[in-house]
Amino acid sequence: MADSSGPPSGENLLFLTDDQLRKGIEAMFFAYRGFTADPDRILSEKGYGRAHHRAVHFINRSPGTTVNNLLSILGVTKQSLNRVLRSLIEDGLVESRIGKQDKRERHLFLTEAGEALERALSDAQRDRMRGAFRQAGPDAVSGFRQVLEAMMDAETRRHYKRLKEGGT
Amino acid sequence: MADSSGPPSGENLLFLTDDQLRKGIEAMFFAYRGFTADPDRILSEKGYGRAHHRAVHFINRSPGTTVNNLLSILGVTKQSLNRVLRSLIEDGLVESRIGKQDKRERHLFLTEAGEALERALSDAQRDRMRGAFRQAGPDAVSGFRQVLEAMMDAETRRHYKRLKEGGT
DNA sequence: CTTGGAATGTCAACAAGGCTGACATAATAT
DNA sequence: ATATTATGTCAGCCTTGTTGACATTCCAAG
Repeated sequence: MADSSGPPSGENLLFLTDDQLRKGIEAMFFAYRGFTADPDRILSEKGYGRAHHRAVHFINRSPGTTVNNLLSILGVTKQSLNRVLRSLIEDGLVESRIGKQDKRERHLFLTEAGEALERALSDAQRDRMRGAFRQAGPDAVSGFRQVLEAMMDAETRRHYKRLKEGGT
Repeated sequence: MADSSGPPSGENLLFLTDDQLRKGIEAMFFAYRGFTADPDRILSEKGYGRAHHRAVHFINRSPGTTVNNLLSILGVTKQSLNRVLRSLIEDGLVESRIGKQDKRERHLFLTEAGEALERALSDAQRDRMRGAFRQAGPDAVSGFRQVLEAMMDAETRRHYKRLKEGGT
């Protein structure tokens, strides 16, 4: 159970004690609350929720993405996603275009209003992230990303890395 | 909007570009899913949810804590928490003892069954965290924690630090 | 001793956002 | 021709959050 079973075998493995792990767990819990707090405020003003934020974020990230693709990134059922997409389309934030090659597919795009909402949400979230990054410094940020990446499911990590290539 | 407005003023501030921030945002989203995946599986087998996990975690962390204290840590309404606590008490996982000094207060403790569930949940979650920590290494873990701490709300960070002191 | 307020519990109602299952439609693939 | 895929939709259920109202118990101040 604990890591107190064996000797540290040469390396310093104190960062793997149950206590260190518990701190990491609590840090994740508390930090995620901060991470979502600012967008949540904006969203609730407009009658949306976190699910709308996610949809808008990934449509903005990959304009023209299909519903199926979005489903596999978000990891929810099509019924859940559809409820969210329907309201976004009705409110004129998202446009759904029938595919040219495969007419079964719908390609999703943000309208100008959708882009405005996305910008408001990501500005708020980036401000928080920027403050944390600046405070912690570049080396800490690198470690932060390394740990988070290692915490993902293998399949999720594929999505993350595919998206990551877009930048840099 | 972007950090491309001014020169990096001597330091290397490339880690604060919008693109780096976006990657951090997506890493948080994807990693949090992995972070909760293992406990979620155990919980759903037993008919519980994430809210039960949180309650059990923090009662284990601070045995004898009051309902009010738990409320301020979890950041939910008493009605939400009460629903969760009631089911845990009914199922014999949590014991609620009337306070000795102040008999209005209820002090919460895990029963043996409650401790067993807590152990199952935290073992699963620690395994994931340990794997990520080991893969990333001690310096990365330090950075991970620095960034997460800086991302919390000020009030939340107080709770986090108070809890943190318990260990070390 | 009375009264105000704090801590807690509980009831009702509601909403978001997950889920499953079933079914419909259109278009592509075999 | 038939099977499969992509999508949408309806109905219903669950968890977990919310608000508002009200009861109880008890400490503490007047």
